Parts: sequence; C-alpha cells; structure tokens
Amino acid sequence: MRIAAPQSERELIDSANYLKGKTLKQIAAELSMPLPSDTLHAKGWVGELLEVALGADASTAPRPDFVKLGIELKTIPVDHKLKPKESTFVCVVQLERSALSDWESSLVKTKLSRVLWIPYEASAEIPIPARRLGNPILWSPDQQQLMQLRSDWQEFSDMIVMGDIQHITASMGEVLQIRPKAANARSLTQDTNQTREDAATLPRGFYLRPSFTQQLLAST
DNA sequence: GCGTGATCATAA
DNA sequence: TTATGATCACGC
Repeated sequence: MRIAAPQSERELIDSANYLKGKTLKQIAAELSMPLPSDTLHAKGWVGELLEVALGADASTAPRPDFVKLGIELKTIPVDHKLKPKESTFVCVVQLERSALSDWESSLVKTKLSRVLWIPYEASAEIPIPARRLGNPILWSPDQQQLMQLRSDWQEFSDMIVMGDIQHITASMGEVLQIRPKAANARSLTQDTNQTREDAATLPRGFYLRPSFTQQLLAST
C-alpha cells in the first residue's frame, strides 16, 4: 500500500498488484478510511479509495490521475465473469468549437491514451466491504479501438457543431456514447453551437460501453 | 456550475 | 436482464 505518487509504471503496477485480491474493507482499514454504508450516497467511493491507495496526485483540476506518468486510473465494477456492470465515464463533453475540431487533441483521446483499469467484484449479493479487487490492467487503445473511438467521437462532434446536441441519444455510438453528466436534469451549460446566443443545454459526458471495456479487460 | 469520482433506477 | 436517462458527493 502506497501513498506517495509512483515514479514509474513499474512502481504503479507493483502497487496495483499488491492490492489484487484484497477486499475494500482491508484497503480502507489500511488507509484509515471509513466504509460507506451504501453506494447510493457514495457512488465514487471505490475510485477515490484506489486513488489514495495508489498515490494518485491529489487535484481538483482536469488531470491524469498520475500526472508524472500520464496515466488515468479507472475502477470498474464487474460480475463473476469479469463482465462490466456499468458503462465507464470518460470525460465531460466540451461544447467549444476548438474542442470539437480535432480528434488528436480531444479530451477523449487524451484521457484514454493510457489507463490503469482496476476491476472489482460488484455483484449485488456481495456486501461492499467484502468486495475484492481483480487483476490490474495497464491499457492503451490498439489501432482498431482507436479507430472505433475516433469514428464515434467524430460523429458526435459533427452533430454538436451543427447545433444538434439535443438529438444525441445514448443509443448512438458503437463504443462511445453520450449521456447526461449533471447534478440533475435541470442543470444547464452554455451551448454556443446553437443559433440562439443565450442557448443552454444539459451537461453531458462521454462514456465507454460495457461491451468495449469487457473486450479490453479480456484481451489484455 | 464545472470537473473529479461514478452508480442508481426504471423503462424497454 | 440491460441500457438509457437521471442522479449522488465533493472541492472549489
């Protein structure tokens, strides 16, 4: 268990491997962090626990979790077959034109360039404290995955630039999807792509479909 | 409100 | 059972 930021991929992998098989209760105890009574009011708790356990650089700014290594940390809930139980949030959908013009400099590509995936047991019958961590996977998208991501991202970006964000639904996209990412359905953010100058829309985020994360967990 | 961490809850 | 649309918590 480490607190200091890892100085190399090797260090990070070693730390993640040390956590493999441990329960959330064990890890929380070693860090003196309280266990949540439920996940309804602690939705991001596992992610935050692992950030501390692995020495992710504390920051509230947009960040790779491990700044020096350029690595993003993602915990992912899986069932007994290693099948993801949820989609994976990637990043906010930026509505500025500059953010919609170039895949190579996009937030999606940057965020997913290198990710440490840490699967953990999340079947409903397993109490939260007893859930164990799985095998950590340090991943970068391969050529096919990159093409899929780029294709979806381009399609979405084109629609948003055209002022059609209201017509984007979660069923669109092969591996990526766009869904709400907000406090509630009344939240609003400026959308300069629409015709009206004061136009606003629901804040949204990019998510990876479970079918995509399932494949990457299985292949690596 | 924004961006971080995500999962919930119900319709299909 | 699954996936979409909605929501929870936290630091600023």
